Amino acid sequence: MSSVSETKAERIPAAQRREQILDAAAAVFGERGYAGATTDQVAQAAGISQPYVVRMFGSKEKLFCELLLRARQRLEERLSAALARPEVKALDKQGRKQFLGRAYVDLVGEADIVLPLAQGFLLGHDPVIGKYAREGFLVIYRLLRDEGGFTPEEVRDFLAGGMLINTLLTLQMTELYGSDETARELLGCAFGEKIDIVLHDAGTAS
Amino acid sequence: MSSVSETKAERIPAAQRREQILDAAAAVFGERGYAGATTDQVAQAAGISQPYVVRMFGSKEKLFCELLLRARQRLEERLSAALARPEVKALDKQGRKQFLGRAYVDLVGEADIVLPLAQGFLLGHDPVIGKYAREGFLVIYRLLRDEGGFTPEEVRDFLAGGMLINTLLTLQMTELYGSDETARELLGCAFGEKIDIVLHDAGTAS
DNA sequence: GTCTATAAGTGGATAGAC
DNA sequence: GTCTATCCACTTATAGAC
Repeated sequence: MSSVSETKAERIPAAQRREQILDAAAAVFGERGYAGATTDQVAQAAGISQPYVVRMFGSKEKLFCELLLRARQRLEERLSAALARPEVKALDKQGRKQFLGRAYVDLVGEADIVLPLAQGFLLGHDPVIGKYAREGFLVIYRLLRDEGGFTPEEVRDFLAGGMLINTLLTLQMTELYGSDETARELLGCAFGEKIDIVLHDAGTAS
Repeated sequence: MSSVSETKAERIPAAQRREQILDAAAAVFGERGYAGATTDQVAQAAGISQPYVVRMFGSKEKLFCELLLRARQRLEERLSAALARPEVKALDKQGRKQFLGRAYVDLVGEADIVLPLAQGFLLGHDPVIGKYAREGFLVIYRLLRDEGGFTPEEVRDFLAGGMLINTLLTLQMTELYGSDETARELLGCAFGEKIDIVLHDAGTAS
């Protein structure tokens, strides 16, 4: 394990550092949103200096776009891979839908893909990021419809469930799981048996 | 009608001014989010000076909380009133659900209630606003469950649909209705016959 | 590849006049 | 009830050293 107290970051290849920053950025932007997060917070989370973050990506906006792109790609891969699996292909529609739903919840637990996406969806007003986010959303819609063989209404319902999950996460409703009965009921029926995944903030290991 | 070019706002009662500011804030925060919006933008939208906005509400944060509270109350009233109507009570569950869905879309068209709420749901990390937003969400959940007589799963599905609508709005997906076939399909099946409501930004009349 | 120093700009909030 | 002036903190981005 790396020491926590080092004041200068070790010298590592740019490509690797890039990934580290993207991971850190996913966590920070995912929690605080684009406007609410600072490049300095990202830098601290990544263990480097703020100017280096900016230098690596050119600007805060470009960093966020990279993040959105990466998150979208991972989501695409995941859904695509799930739909391509033989056991899944063998299921009926209803079964495939449920399987996809669980795959989405899995994604939530593994890395900070979902949160940055959710934050991006709020930025429709931004000329650059908004365009990006809309396109990404539509890519996922088409993937589900075409590769999944679902009707528009079915895709809509699936997306709707995803948006509820996103909302509960960004709201940090999980904080109330232990103390509020209503929250527990809602979370339970939104996340199903996979509820445990979201119940503890998993510290991101490097 | 009031002249647009006046450089000083006319002297009006504080209570009335308050409402104006809240209306303006709903539009600005709804579009740009809490962190992304400035008190100066709110002030300009309301036709007054930036310090006056701050003075009236104490701080940006308090203004936003007021906004959230007001939005929540209006949503509550609306849903509650809809559920209390005799024609609605006479409907079966499925019918009530559909009616509520349309009532929600109506709300989108009438005033800026939905957008600020949606933006608030992204602020779970904020100690003050997050608490507020979570509570509001749960209030609506309970209202639907108890006054509507729905099961948790039914309420979940209703809320999910609402979150999809929120997302499409904050994404400004409606911008693509005219130019992108996929977007048209998605919007069509998310908003149903009420799609017209969201297709033109209605300028807020005073 | 990474940092320190810092410029330049923005935004929330306060003070006090009218 | 409303404004002008202004302070101060914060944030992004640049320059240049190591």
